[in-house]
Amino acid sequence: MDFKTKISELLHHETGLSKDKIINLIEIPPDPKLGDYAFPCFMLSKELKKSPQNIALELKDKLTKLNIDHKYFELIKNESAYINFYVSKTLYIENTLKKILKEKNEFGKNPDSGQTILVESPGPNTNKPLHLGHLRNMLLGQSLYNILKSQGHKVHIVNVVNDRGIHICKSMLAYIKLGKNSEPDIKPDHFVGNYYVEYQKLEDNDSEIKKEVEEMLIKWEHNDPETIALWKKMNNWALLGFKETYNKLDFKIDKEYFESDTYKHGKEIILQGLKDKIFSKDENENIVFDSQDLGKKVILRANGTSVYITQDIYMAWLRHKDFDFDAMYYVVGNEQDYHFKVLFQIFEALKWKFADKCYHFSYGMVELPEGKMKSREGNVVDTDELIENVNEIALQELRNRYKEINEEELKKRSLIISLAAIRFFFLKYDPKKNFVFNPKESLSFEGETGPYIEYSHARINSIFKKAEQKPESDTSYELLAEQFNLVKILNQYSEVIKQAANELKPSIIARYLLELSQAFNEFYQTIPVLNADPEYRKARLLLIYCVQIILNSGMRLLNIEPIDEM
RNA sequence: GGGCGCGUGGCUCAGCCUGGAUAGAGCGAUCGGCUUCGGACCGAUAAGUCAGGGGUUCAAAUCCUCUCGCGCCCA
Repeated sequence: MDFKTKISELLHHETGLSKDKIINLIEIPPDPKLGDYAFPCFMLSKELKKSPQNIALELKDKLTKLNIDHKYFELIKNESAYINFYVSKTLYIENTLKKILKEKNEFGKNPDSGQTILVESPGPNTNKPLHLGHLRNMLLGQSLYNILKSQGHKVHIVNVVNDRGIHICKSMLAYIKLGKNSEPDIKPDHFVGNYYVEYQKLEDNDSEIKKEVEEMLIKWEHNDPETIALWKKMNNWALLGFKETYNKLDFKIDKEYFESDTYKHGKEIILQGLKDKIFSKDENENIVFDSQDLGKKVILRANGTSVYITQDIYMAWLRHKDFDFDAMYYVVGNEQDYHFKVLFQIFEALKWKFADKCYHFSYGMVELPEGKMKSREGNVVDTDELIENVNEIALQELRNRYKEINEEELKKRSLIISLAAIRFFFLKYDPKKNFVFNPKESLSFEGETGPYIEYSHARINSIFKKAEQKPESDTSYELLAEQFNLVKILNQYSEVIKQAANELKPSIIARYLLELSQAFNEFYQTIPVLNADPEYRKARLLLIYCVQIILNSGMRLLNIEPIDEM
């Protein structure tokens, strides 16, 4: 039985409060001197018409007179309005470490829930390569995937490829004018993206070109063979390039939906909705959805052409048909908050049974120190470039440090370290908040970074390489009393995962990994493991082994590959 | 014009949903730590009107409200 439950039993008996309520109220004191758990008595004050301080004192006296089993608590005190519980350290340490050693990577995770969950990410446009916004999207999507999976759900990543429309035609037109049928001599999505930037320059010199783009879009919509052939060619280049980036990031998509396949659908749904009076027509004959709190929104133009939301409606329906999901999270930037509010209200108006199972996982924009990224103006930080730059810095760092290690091994390590740095940097922030990506500061390998976590992991690994001794659960747990705080942090891991899953915040795991690493490094600095007396050595090896298990497990939830040697 | 979000040491952030015991980190600054397991590390010091006003409460960074500043969306 765990300690909180034990406390709830004791207090339930004395106060009559329900055990669940007590467990909810129990807090962890800000200072370990105040015990390991504390129960605040403020809320009993009104009912008992006594000061919370007196209630705490009286309750504490009652509890200590009970002559309770000292197996669980070595001390119960009271400090102002709190009852403070001091757990039996040895028992706590033994319980925690044995559980981690037994469950290993499964510690804190849940068995099969029977739920199917979709995560939509990253939704690229085929006219330009993936930038930092997409990178944040993918890293969040991927981590969400891992976290939801750890809770026992069956998770699929689905993608929507925006492969048609006026912006796609722009890079096509520039290619016709400037590309002269050339084949990509660089990464193909960058090749396509360059023509998108070139188009903008053309337009700046001659605004007449807009008409040409519009004509091209009409040709595309009428299946003009030449236009379609070019479109296919360039889209394939873009998709090929994306695939390469996905692979670098180990980003696995289960199913892709193409806008070019879905954009004509959805009309039937809208027209049926019009008949059912769910939708109406505005003064210009557009079909609109009229929401009380969000205003009118056009969902099908008078000329019968669809707008963005038209196909979103269809695609949700299609995905539900494909996966029969229990939840779907759209990983999409917060600039589309309004769009999704309307979309979900439409699902409800249509009385679709999955209407309340769709969520917008809204994340903040990535900004540069000089302001917002604008792909039209070409001032974007590109995902591939970023990975390459960070990798180069990491490699240089490794070369300086380890002159005797061969280049091939260094390259292997630098890739892991640089990806850890990037992933951790993007995931340590609250997803919903905007953040500024400052290339200089963001590439740091010291302090609250991925490499810091990796370093802690590698240190433990290094000890075991020299130890020639395996961790065993048969050890003297009382010898770890000084490391009680570190064990407490280990024990928190299962609650941390749960919280991260409930709040959909990978950042909670990132913060936790920092806390654990800090506690471990502090221990490492002052307490010898290999050179300690045999009994201590044995106990401490078990302790750091458990730290490694948790570091490993947490890193994997963020898709960071644990490294054995830095 | 309407809606949504954000504002916490010099900088970057955590804490806010679910109010509670001295507001926590990292970077930067200053000082210190390798005869012991990896210094991408550890310790210490300085630095905060929690944007501002009002309210609710025994108690507010946290809840409500207004104002200001920044960002995004809709028209």
